[in-house]
Amino acid sequence: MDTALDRAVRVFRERGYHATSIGDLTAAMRLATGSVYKAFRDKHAVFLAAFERYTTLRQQQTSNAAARGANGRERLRNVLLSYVEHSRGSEGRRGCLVVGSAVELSAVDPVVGARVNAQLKTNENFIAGLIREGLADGSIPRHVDVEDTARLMICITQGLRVVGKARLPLDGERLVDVAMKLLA
Amino acid sequence: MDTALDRAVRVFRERGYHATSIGDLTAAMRLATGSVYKAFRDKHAVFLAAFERYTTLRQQQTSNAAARGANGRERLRNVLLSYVEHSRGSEGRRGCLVVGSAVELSAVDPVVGARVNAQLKTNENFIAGLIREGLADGSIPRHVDVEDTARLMICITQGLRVVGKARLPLDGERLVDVAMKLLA
DNA sequence: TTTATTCGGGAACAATCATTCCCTATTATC
DNA sequence: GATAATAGGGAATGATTGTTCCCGAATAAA
Repeated sequence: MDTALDRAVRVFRERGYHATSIGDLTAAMRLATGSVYKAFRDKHAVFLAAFERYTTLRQQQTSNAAARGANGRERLRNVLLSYVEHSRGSEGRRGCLVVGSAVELSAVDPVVGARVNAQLKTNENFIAGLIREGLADGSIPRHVDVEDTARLMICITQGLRVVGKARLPLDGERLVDVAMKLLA
Repeated sequence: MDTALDRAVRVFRERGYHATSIGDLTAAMRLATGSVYKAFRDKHAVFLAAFERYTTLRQQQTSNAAARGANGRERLRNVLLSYVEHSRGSEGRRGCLVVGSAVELSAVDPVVGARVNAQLKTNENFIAGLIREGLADGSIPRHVDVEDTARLMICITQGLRVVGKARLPLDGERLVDVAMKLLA
């Protein structure tokens, strides 16, 4: 069942919510129509489950990226690098469910809107935490503002997904080197 | 006719392409179904026309913002500020057609994908031009890399629209002050 | 072995979609 | 002033959508 949900995630990422018919879903999930409606109330419920699965998986991936860093600054750098890598190439073209949901559904679907909002805040808090770690261990200068820098970095990460979906080439090392100036 | 197209722009910005029925379009444009199909070949053609109208209008707005600046650095700062203002509040919730198209259509619609890609490059070139002006007039330090900085700033602007659509509050002065560190 | 019960599959359904067709005014042409 | 041409409006159409219903196989209970 979780593997079916993973396939649903993939379809929703590629095509978005409205362009994904339940025919597309059943084909991708390798389930019949009836079976999908036995497991989920409706298409909206499938999407919500896919959204949750996607965000928990992504959370793990960025946490792992952060873990490979000796201090706050390095952990933050690794997170940014991880974001660029996920926004590049075929994975980037596949898209981000959070960005997709924000753009396509946030304004018209209050339930999805609330989840997107919560997820962005979670991500922002995670980055803010890394900045605070850097302030504490001395790898980030004292005068850096935590909230403002974290919010701008969220903008960068979300923007990376948009630009990656549009197939502009992204060079991780170079972009991150520029972005790290925000911690000067 | 142009005023009808403006209304179409608004609907597409708010709901995206797939969630906008031609019933929504006719209601917004105040035209009957037949009239829409006399003016445009199909729904896709309406969207393309709306997209072009939106981008030319936005181009003008950011050009005007840039014009109110004494040197390259100030012009760039005004452009960023303008982007934040357009990503805030009700205008921000309305969304950006370029970001929306990139996320919803870029991967599945080659025609729209090409236009989105071209528009992003145009925006990037505009920003790169401002950076070069700043390098020439001395308001931006010599060691700033034009291409990398411009690409990251495009990520910031696109990310602002995503975050604004998700209704996170954006403080223009503070965010731009942080972003201007990229020109250090 | 026989009988319930659950589970997956797919045909049938109603609603909605984009699109076409035709009718009616209004304007332009002769 | 009569007629052709155009522009706009809305009903009809066929395809596609999300959803429900029912059937058959497999498993569990008796």
